Amino acid sequence: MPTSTWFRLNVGKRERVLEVAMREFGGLGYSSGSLNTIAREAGIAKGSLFQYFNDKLEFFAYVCDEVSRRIREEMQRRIDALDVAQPFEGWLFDVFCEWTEYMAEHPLERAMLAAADFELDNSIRSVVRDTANQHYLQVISPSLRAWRERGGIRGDADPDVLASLMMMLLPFLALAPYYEGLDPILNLRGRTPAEQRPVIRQLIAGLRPVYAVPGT
Amino acid sequence: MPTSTWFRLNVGKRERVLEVAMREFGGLGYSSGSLNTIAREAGIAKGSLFQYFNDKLEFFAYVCDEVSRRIREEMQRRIDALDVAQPFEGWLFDVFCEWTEYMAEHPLERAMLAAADFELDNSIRSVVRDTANQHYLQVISPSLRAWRERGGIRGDADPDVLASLMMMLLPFLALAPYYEGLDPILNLRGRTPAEQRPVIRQLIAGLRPVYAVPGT
Amino acid sequence: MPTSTWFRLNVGKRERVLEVAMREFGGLGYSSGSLNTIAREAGIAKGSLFQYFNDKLEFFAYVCDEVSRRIREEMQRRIDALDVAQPFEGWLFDVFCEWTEYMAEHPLERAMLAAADFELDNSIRSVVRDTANQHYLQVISPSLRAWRERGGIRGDADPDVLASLMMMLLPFLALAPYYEGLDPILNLRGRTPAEQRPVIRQLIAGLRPVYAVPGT
Amino acid sequence: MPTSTWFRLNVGKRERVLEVAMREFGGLGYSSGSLNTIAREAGIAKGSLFQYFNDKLEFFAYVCDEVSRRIREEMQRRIDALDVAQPFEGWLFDVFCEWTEYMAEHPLERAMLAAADFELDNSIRSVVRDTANQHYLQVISPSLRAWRERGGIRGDADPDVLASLMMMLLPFLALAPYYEGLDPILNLRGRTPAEQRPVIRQLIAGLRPVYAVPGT
DNA sequence: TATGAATGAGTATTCATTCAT
DNA sequence: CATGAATGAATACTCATTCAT
Repeated sequence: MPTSTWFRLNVGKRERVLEVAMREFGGLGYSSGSLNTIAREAGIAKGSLFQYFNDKLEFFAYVCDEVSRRIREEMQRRIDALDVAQPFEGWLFDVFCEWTEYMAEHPLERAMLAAADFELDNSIRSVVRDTANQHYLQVISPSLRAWRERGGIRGDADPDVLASLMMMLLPFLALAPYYEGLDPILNLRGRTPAEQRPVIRQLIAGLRPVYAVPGT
Repeated sequence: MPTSTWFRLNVGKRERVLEVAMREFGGLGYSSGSLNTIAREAGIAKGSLFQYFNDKLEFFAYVCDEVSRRIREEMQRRIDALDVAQPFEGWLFDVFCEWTEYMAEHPLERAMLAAADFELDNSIRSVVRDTANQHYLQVISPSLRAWRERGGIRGDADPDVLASLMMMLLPFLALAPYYEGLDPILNLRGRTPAEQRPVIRQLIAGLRPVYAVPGT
Repeated sequence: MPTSTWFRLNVGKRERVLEVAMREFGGLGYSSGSLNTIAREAGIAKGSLFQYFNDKLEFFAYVCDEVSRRIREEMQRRIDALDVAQPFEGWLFDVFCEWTEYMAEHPLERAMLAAADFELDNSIRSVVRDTANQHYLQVISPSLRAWRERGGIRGDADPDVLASLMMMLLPFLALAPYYEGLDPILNLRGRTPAEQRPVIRQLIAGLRPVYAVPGT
Repeated sequence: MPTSTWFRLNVGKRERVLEVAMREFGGLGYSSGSLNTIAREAGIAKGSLFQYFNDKLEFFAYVCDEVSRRIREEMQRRIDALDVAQPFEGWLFDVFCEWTEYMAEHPLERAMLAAADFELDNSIRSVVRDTANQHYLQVISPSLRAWRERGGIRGDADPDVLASLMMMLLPFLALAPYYEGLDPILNLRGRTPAEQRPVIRQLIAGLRPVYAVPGT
């Protein structure tokens, strides 16, 4: 959706603009994020932004897409590296740990995830969330299916409910340590990745019956 | 936190201001919601708002609190009227149905719930979410404890995980039918309360093992 | 100029309003000083101020007058207590020291002096300065005349120039220690009364020929 | 301190904005001077002012600096043109006359001088007065030193006291004819430059012993 | 293709004053 | 006589977007 001009830009400038935009939009969200600020901090002219993108929303959507893609690729890589010989529960724990570690190490990506998740306006949200969700599902769904076929998950588990559960838990785990009021019970707020691990264990253990093969 | 002036106002005006504010803040959120607009639509002078509240945040926080209180009271009332002689699963279904019906019938309250849930700014979020969470927990926690003691929930279920699950499911069910991108799997978006019921059933069924007493 | 209502007020309230007003107007000047703030901090209704004074300017003028009167009375008292058997130069030093000490001990009066001195608007200034000047002159002029007749001042000194000099030096000495940029040469800014004394000596010594009787 | 945009502006517009600002700030001072008014009267958009200056204080400070510089340059030129073969007293008279004439002919500069001199707020005053004082001193100090070395001033005169006297007399002479309550004794208020001259003579004569070489 | 000046409606908030109670 | 609610114009400042260069 960016103009052709954007893609003809040299990589350094493109990366700089993108990083500044992630910081600005990630910190303030779509409507409060300022194009003036982004242009200033990226060291480009205000007008140039409009040579690269037709308007603010297109710019925001592009940044969101880019971030979703990065998160997805990196997580795909990490998940592919995990041990699938272990039981499902251990694998799930590893996935959640990789996820929370990634989020801890990538504050800009995490902030953009929040900016998209916390967007109130439906017309903006719809532009932004759908592609993000596709990215997530393309990682989650095949994995769950594989585990199912391998017999790591109880046969009568509803795959849609499992996937929905994942779609709720992932942003929760990603953001609860950094945003107020998301988790008044387990107290993830302010915890380091290491300190989050016992909570992740507790969650997985509590949900075990949902997926666990009976009798194992 | 509002000024004494606010509470001395005649009820009609207070209600009018509150309703307009719910619509404005609920539709646009804290930062994009305009005090000018609220004053105009409520038919009062811009300056008057500042006789009632010291600043925008205090105003927003008040509206949130008020809405939380209303939701909580009404839900408490509805839940108290439910049949507790039935199994937990039936009761839970009833609760979720009451909840989604309430949300369908109260678009302003629902919108404010979203405005608070989708607030990105931590300093505003913290002002607003903590009290809301307290309200929710004061309804959820005692109910779960009672069911537990009554033996309606499996004895080894982790109460914190159950409560956290509820805290995730409630806003999900409330908002997913009205906000884009919240639910890419079960497709609640756009459904009427009646159409939401099968999805609720599916969710509860899928999660059954988490709470169900084995062998029942 | 205040209404009769003001004078019928009990002394405590009157004093409280006056003190708060001195602090507010003294700190912010006429135009930036806020009647809302004064009313709030004095614990009276906003409307009441307008029962006591017809408008803001009348209020400000009253406070200025009151302060001028207090300063004048106290300074008259202090000057009357000084030793007039000593040479004029010693007496003058004593007067300036009394003055700077009084100003150090009475920050509210000093601030109001500044508020009146620094007022830019002629229409307000004229209301406020003339009476203040009368107060000053009624202390300065008779003293100078007496010293002249007693032969403590050289006979050919121009009394108007002497008085004008006093009228410049008094606010300068009063305010230079507390306001930026008034004294870039002698560096009174920030000095305690004790630290101001050598500067006062220097000033008087430097100006000695203006008044000193030749040959003494 | 203005932005680069300001300096890239065409001279005509810059001069227009500056003149309007001098009139507004000079008439009403920093805090009461309105940026809205300046923009409207200069025929530019409100937002444009903020392209030129980051905020109101920076704008005000710039105008003050500019005015100080102009006054200083013009006065330096005039003083350099004076006859230094005459006695000091005659030279001093000429300086004061040039000064008061300049002020009579340049109401905008005079008004800004007053706006800076009458500013109550220390944080603004300090920004504005220090540079102004430097300008004054750079004219006054070398002149006095030169006269001293040439023997035109009595050798035992305290140069700091002389300079301080000048720093008090200059604004006094500049503003007393135009501002109420500055001069209740010599009655400069309302006088034309020609009418001010006898008063200047009187002042200089009255202060003669301070500088005059004894026996001349 | 990049620039950056210009715009004008928008923001939250403050103010002195009025006047019905 | 005291109260305090109401007012609406005022404030500095920000914004996404346009467009001539």
